[in-house]
Amino acid sequence: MPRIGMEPVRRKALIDAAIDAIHQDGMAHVTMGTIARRAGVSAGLAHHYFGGKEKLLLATMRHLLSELGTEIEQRLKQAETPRARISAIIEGNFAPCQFRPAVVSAWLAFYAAAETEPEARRLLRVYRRRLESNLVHALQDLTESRAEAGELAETIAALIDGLWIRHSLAEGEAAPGGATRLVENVVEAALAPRRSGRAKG
Amino acid sequence: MPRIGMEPVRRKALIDAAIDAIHQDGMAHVTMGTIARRAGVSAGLAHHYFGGKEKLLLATMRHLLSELGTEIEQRLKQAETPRARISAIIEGNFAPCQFRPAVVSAWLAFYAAAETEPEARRLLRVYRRRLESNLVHALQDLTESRAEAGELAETIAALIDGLWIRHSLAEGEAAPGGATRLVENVVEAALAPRRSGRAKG
DNA sequence: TTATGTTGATTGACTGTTCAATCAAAAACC
DNA sequence: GGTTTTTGATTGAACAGTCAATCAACATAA
Repeated sequence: MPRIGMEPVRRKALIDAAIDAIHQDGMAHVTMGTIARRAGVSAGLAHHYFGGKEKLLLATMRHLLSELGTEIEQRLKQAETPRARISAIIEGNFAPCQFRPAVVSAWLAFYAAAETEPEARRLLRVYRRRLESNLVHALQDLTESRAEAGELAETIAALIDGLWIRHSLAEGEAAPGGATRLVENVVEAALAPRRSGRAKG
Repeated sequence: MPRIGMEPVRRKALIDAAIDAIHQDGMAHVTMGTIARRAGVSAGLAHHYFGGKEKLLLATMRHLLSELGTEIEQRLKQAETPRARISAIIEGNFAPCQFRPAVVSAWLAFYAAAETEPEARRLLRVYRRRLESNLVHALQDLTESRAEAGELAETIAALIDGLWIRHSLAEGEAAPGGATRLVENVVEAALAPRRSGRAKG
């Protein structure tokens, strides 16, 4: 069984398993054993590759952050106007692969964990700062003052976070499209006074 | 020392201790022992009054929900117009006693726990449904369609949740007033097309 | 042989929970 | 008023279970 070059394969399998395990058992009850079994390996191997439970969980978090970052960057590359950049960021945050129940659960768990785990807190802050920086930059050409851009950016960021949370509690399947539209509406309304008043899609 | 009539005193002390313990150690690491010690009693007593760890945590959650409900209802009673009712709900959600760091931590932890604990999930849904019902009802006189009222209510609710989360990660002390203003701005902008355009405070 | 991949057993610490015993106030009785 | 009984409050120790982490050992490929 032991073929060589297994390390990246196992790492990915363990991270994916961690996401699912957090979703199913909750961060408080998740164990190395269940994660490892779900990945089809022994608990010892998980320690071998990640060096401990906390490290594995942080690696999982980094994986999620990196995936989300990629999702946003891809859309940003294709956006040509500041307004399109805003939409790219919004849409990227609600990308279907990020909106999966297990992923949403994991995000929520990491937000909660960040309250007490310094490294998790740091990671989340870095991500948040970059998101806001992107938003403010794009908004600078669309608003009149830097303060206004900052406030709108904060509003958009909070709205995105809030819609994520609500999605996690939703009974039925709420489509990502619905969330996107709500945020776009807020952006349009906030920008309306300064524009010729184009109708929304 | 054993005076009688201690039960309500101990219950409250244990619930308060639970909130602080969750804030300091995180839901994943909190134990009956630390909660009890913080409340100045033995772990056995916590079991005696609450019947177990999960029950104590659920009681803590109910306490938080009830406190928030009171905060909102008080403000709703003094509101005379639909528009004022909206503001009452927003302000109630950001009431200072709810915006304390330990309370925000606990809320976040319960949101995460609700992902796997059915009773916590149920409680959160009840609370959320009532919040939205309040919002939709007040918005009915301010919007043109029931659908629009529903969407705006969802937006406001999500924004409130999101600002809470961001507050929990905030480095500096973000004032509740700032959060209130951001939500009010969104409400005003959404309602603007239908109004004579009164300036915001 | 050497390096990598992998497991299973083991351990030491910690946790939720139970329970018998203790102690003090209150109530009932004389 | 004093004595006895009852009841609520409270603890400390003990139990049973779980988990993260370690480690020695084994298998395979180069």
